[in-house]
Amino acid sequence: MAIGAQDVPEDVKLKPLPRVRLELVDVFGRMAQALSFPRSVGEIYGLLYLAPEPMSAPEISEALSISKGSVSTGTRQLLTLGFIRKVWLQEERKDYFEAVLELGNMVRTAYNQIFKVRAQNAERRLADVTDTLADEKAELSPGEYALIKERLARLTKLQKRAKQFMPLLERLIK
Amino acid sequence: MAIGAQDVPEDVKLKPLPRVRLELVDVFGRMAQALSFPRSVGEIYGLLYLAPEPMSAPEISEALSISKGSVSTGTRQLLTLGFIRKVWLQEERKDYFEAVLELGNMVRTAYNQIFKVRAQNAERRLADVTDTLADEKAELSPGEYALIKERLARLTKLQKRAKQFMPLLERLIK
DNA sequence: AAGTTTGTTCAATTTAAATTGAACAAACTG
DNA sequence: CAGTTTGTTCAATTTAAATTGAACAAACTT
Repeated sequence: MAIGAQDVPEDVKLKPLPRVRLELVDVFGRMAQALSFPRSVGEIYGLLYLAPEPMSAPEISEALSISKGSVSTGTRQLLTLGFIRKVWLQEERKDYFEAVLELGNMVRTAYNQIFKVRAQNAERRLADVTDTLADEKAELSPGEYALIKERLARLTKLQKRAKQFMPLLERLIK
Repeated sequence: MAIGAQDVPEDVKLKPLPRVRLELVDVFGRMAQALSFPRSVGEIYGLLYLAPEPMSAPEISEALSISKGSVSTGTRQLLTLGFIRKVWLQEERKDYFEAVLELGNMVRTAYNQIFKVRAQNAERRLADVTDTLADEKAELSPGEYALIKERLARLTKLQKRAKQFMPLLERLIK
């Protein structure tokens, strides 16, 4: 068993992080929050971004003082987004992680996984609302029907413009 | 005092909303959440977007079953973002609100207020981290110093590219 | 004047999301 | 084999954010 806190194996190095690294952890943590990701996910990425070597899950847990569980779910999210990758270190049983430095890839993947999906959802939902209007036509006064129809048409138009726009954006961020 | 629930004045009409309107309220509520705004803010906008006439705060409160306080803070946010405007109805003491339908404006304002500010913050913070690295140079091994410097330079470069990009984006969404 | 109604603010509460920590399976070690 | 260590999952807890509701001021009515 361990000397210090809980049950950290001895081979997890305790060398404290230089201040630069702590600061970048914080920067990415806040940035993640601003983009409505869990703070810990950003912190993990920030930690790995300035790591001289790939880090294992227990090391990450130690360095950021977050639980095994959070590291597990956090690294999973980052892996599926393409922000980090697994590295197979010779002879090692543990998983090691390193940051993907080509941020262009990251942005593209994140764009596809998040923005694009949301745009599609919005499109579908708007179509549903338009259907509902059709169903409900009889129950609405002609004036109200006309007004709602016009405004939904506006939204649909906007949504179509946004859609046309997307391929352009996609090319730009490539 | 009122008959029904709490203390809703009698002149707040109770005519229930058509289903289309309820659905759009929901659509905008969810959209707001996805953009990490309070759901209620989206709902208010969704309500006003299909309103045949401007609505007062008490009416909004009634229609969406949210408190006066939430309506007050929600409308304030929407006003400052330019998503809704106040309408002065003749002889009326109450404030009335209507949705700004020109969504182009909305997007532009939101972009300026949110995205741009965040980009500036990120820029400043990254500069701070770079300063810290300079301060800490003596305490780091030459190898680690070089590595961190190179990676921060990468981030700075990316950030500059993003910045160059912004005016283009700005013109596109106008 | 006293009584309404509107709208803001803020402390208290509720709600939703992130985080922990315990239970477990898998892969190894002595 | 029994004992570690790693990593996942999920129920319980913590934390952060949104929402409520009460207190208040301002503008009106009777």
